[in-house]
Parts: sequence; C-alpha cells; structure tokens
Amino acid sequence: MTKKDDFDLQNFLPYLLNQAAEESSLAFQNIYKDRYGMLRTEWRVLFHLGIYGRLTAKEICERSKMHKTKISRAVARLEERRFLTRERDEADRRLEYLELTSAGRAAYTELRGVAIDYDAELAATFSSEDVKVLRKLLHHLAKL
Amino acid sequence: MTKKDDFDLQNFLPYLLNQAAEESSLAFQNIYKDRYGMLRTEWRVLFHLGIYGRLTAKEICERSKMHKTKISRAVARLEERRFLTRERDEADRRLEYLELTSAGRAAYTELRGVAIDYDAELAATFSSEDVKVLRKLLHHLAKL
DNA sequence: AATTAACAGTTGATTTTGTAACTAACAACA
DNA sequence: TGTTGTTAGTTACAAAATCAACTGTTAATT
Repeated sequence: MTKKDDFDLQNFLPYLLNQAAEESSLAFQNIYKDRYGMLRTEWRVLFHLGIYGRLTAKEICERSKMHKTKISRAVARLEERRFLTRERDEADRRLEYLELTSAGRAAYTELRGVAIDYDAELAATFSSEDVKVLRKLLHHLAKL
Repeated sequence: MTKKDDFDLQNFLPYLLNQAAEESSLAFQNIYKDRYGMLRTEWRVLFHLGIYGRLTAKEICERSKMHKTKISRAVARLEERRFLTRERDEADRRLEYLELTSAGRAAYTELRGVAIDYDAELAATFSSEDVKVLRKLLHHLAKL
C-alpha cells in the first residue's frame, strides 16, 4: 500500500503504546476471563488486595488511578463471588475496609503465578538490558 | 502502606503498559474529543484514510487490528459528519472504498499537526537514544 | 446451473463504561 | 448548635464496546 502522507501512525507514541498494551494484555486477559469470568477492573482490585492486604476503595482508587465507580462495581462483583468481604470502619463510618476471603486469596495466588510466568515470558523476548530500559521508560510515561 | 505480598504490580508489563498508554493518550484524547467530538476509533479511521488515501473497511481493520463493528460504526459517524464518502467497488460489490472529504482532510491535517507536536513533546522527556529504544521495544510488543 | 461456503459489512441485544447526581457520614466554623 | 463544605461510596442514565446473528455478494464445489 502506497502512502499518500508521510505521517507515521505506527510510531506515534500514544498509538504505539496502545497497540503494545493491548497485544501484551491479551494472553493474560484470556486467563482471568476464562478461568474466573473476571474483567480487567476486577483482577486489578483483586491484585491490590492480594498485595496490600486490607484497603478501602479510596486507597485502591489512588493506587490504581481507576475511577471510583469502576472500583465500586468491581468490588460489588467480587463480593458477590465471595472473593472479598467488607467491614465498616466504626470510627469513620464512611469507610469500608475490603479484604480477600480465602477463595479470593486462592484466586489471587493462582493469577499471581500466571502473571509472574507471563511477565517472564514477555521479558524473555528481550535482552535483559532492554527489559530494564523498557520498564524504566514506561514508568516515566505512566507518571506523566 | 506495608505490603503483605511482594508481587510488584507496577512492574507487571501488561499493567505497566496499560498505565503508560492511558496516561500518554490522555492529552491527545482531550483534543480530538473536545475539538471534533471524536472517539478513539474515529480518529484512528480518520488517520488511516488521511495517511493511506483510499481504503476499504477491511483494509483498515487489518492495519489497525480494530474489530470490524467498531470500524463500521466509526465510518458511519464520520460519514454523518461529512468527513468521508463511500464508493462501491463495481467489480466486487461487497467492497466499499472510503475516502476523506475536504472537511475530513482538514480535520486530519489539524489533528496530524497536534499529534506530531504531542509526540515530539513526549519524546523530548527522554533522551533521543531512549526514545529510539522505546519505539523499537514497543514495536516488538505490538507485533507479538 | 445449483448448492454451499466464504467474505464485507451492518444491525441488534447485551455488557461495560463514563458522567453526573445522589446518599450518608464527617469536619469546620460561625 | 446549625449551617456549609467535604469525603466515601453508590446509583441512574447515557454512551460505547462486544458478540452473535444477519444481509448481500462473490467464490468454490458438485
């Protein structure tokens, strides 16, 4: 295909980042989707609780930069599936502490294993120096 | 906040890529959204046609890896706004050639300028060597 | 030719997201 | 106190994405 215009879409960083993000998310997505019927927001909440223990929705919100309505809905679905429990803070009754149940922890542990393996698999397609640089640069972009 | 678990979500490549992609898309998104009321799928179609000239939906589909229903709807909206025209291929009447109108080309040209500037702005936050490496690695990931 | 399969693109039903408005609880301060 | 403002989280409604089924057309097979 001949180009009429020399702008290079494939090198436009936001586009390129999206393509790379989508492609690299696919295999992992298939797993949490097929195995647990989870959405992206849900595994993220699950992981935050798995990693940090007890958190309020607000804290997850700040860490993940997801919108609070997404989190609210993800929490509701994870609760339905008995992956987490809520506990009111009696000192400040606006707050709700979220914590994984043993089923939630089991799901987290399995998905964590998958994530570690998958990350290693991705990383192995680069030189170890390149992976280091990639992570560094992505961190920089993520914090813009 | 103390971690209960040492898995590093912030370094998990699919997560990190998504955060970087979202963050870096934001400023550009605000522009095509506010200025033209466009969605991501729409500017992508617009750009494909701006860069490559005349394409069928199928061709855009292959290049962009977007699903055909997304493209169908994006094309319909761009047509409503008189940004593109359709033309049946008389040799194979299943095919429809899409082409930007002058209004479409004007929109593309403006957004292309914004994209170039924005990309340069992002790139300028890295060393030029780093940008080169970043693009190379992202290309690799995008083609997985 | 007639039948069947394949393809380009669209549409409709369902799911998910985004935005804004809302409830309930706390805080500040007159 | 009581009024106003702020915060945590939910909900309602609109916008958008997804998936499957559909139309119309061409290609392949018999």
